[in-house]
Amino acid sequence: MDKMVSTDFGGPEEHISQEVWSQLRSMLQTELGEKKFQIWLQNLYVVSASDSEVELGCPTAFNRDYVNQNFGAVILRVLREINPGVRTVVFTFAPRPHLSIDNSAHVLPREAQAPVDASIAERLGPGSIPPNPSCTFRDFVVGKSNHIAYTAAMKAAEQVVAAQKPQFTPLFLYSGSGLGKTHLMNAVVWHVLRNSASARVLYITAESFMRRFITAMKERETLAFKDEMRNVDLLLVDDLQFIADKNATQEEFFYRFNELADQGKHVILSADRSPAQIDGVGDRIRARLLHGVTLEINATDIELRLAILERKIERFQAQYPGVVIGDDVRRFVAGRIASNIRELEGAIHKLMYIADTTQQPMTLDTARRELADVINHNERRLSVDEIKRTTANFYGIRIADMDGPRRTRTLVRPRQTAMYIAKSLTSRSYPEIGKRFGGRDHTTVMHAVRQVERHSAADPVYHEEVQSLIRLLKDGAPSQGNDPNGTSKT
DNA sequence: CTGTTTTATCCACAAATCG
DNA sequence: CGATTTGTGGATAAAACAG
Repeated sequence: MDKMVSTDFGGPEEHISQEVWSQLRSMLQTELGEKKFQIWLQNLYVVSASDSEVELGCPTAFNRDYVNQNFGAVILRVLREINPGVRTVVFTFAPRPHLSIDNSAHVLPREAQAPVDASIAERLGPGSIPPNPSCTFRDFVVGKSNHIAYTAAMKAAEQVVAAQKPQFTPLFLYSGSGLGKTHLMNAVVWHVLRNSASARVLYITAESFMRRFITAMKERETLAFKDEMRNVDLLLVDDLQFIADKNATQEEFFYRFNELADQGKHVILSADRSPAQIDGVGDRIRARLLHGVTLEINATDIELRLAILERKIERFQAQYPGVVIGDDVRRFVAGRIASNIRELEGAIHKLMYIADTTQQPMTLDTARRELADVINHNERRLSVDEIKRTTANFYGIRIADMDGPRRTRTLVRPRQTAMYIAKSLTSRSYPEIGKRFGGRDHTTVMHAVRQVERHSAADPVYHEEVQSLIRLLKDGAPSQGNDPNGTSKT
């Protein structure tokens, strides 16, 4: 277990650092995924390593900062798994000799961001998500799709700071994934923590709420758990849709929620759907949610995306001048990556990084090549309803017959096919699918799945039918959001 | 059309998995 | 631990089929 590092000689230390590094690399690779690893961590190397401190070299200044900010914590954690003695990990910018990056003007060390100073951390409730320092109101790019939500969040934050009661509780924000609700939640947390000396904040995901609740129950510590909830001035819960269908957790959550709301505390919730659309939520609870304000963050339009890119690039250039991302490239990125801001940022980061390492202006060709995988990977979230509709259409039957009781071949075949597709393309369970097909039994769905498997194994024609149906669904009649063309052209 | 076979469906219940 | 999901075997009645 312990590789003792005698610092008497350079020899053994050198050896050990290499060993540690290769171990670290493979662990990081699995932890972060191949892609991220290749982009950001591929070219790191060990500068020095002692028992308590590891120094990693990065090929560019930007690379150093990015890795420090985004992966620092993970890397430290992994290092500790290897050698628990490690206290700190340092990233340095040590250009390879042959790569002359000569903007020697100033490679500013840009204040290695303070890891949340103590007084602030104290007022974060236990189990809170540490707020991401780069998600503040100032960093939020406001456009017409999100300015209402932005204003509301801002207002709520200010009210908490001023210790005013909310006009409406809860504030419910919803939008598809990656459109900025988490950013807004973060911004509220920051704003409150920084501008108020006393306000206590609890910021958690619905998932972790549930997890904690369950373990508390298991260990009979529900009292402590409840106390944690009681003493906050502002409660933020992210991804509320996770506790749909989880009855016990739901009850507990809304009990806490009501308690806070009755005391005039602020509660901000987020989900990927509106309360009305989240199924598996009790009516009583839904009514309570709708009692507050419900705001949607709409899909981004291209101007907003351009503005976001603009800002990212500007900030980047302030620090690493010489990186050029042309207008054509910006429009390309903004046009192609429409669904998700996180992806948009990831893409531009990648391009900037490449531009920085090569010290060449980014060309449209390079951009297209480098982003190919991101662009093709247009995951579409399918609903059972959509599957039913499309399948019914495909076979020329009525959608009502999907739910109806009739069992004629011409109806049963499409119905079973739809069930099968629903099972394989969504994460719904058998009972859930059955419910959505006119309240059928879950074993009926299982039977349907087996039938389809059997049939498509025996009959290539049918097999092809199913496959093309799946393709049709995946590419999708765009009911919401994806215009892969983005800019012009028809 | 009638008698038979096939099978889509539901039910009761058990085992496995999840949060 | 309790809830939910995945399975099993069996019963029934609606379709499909054979004559």
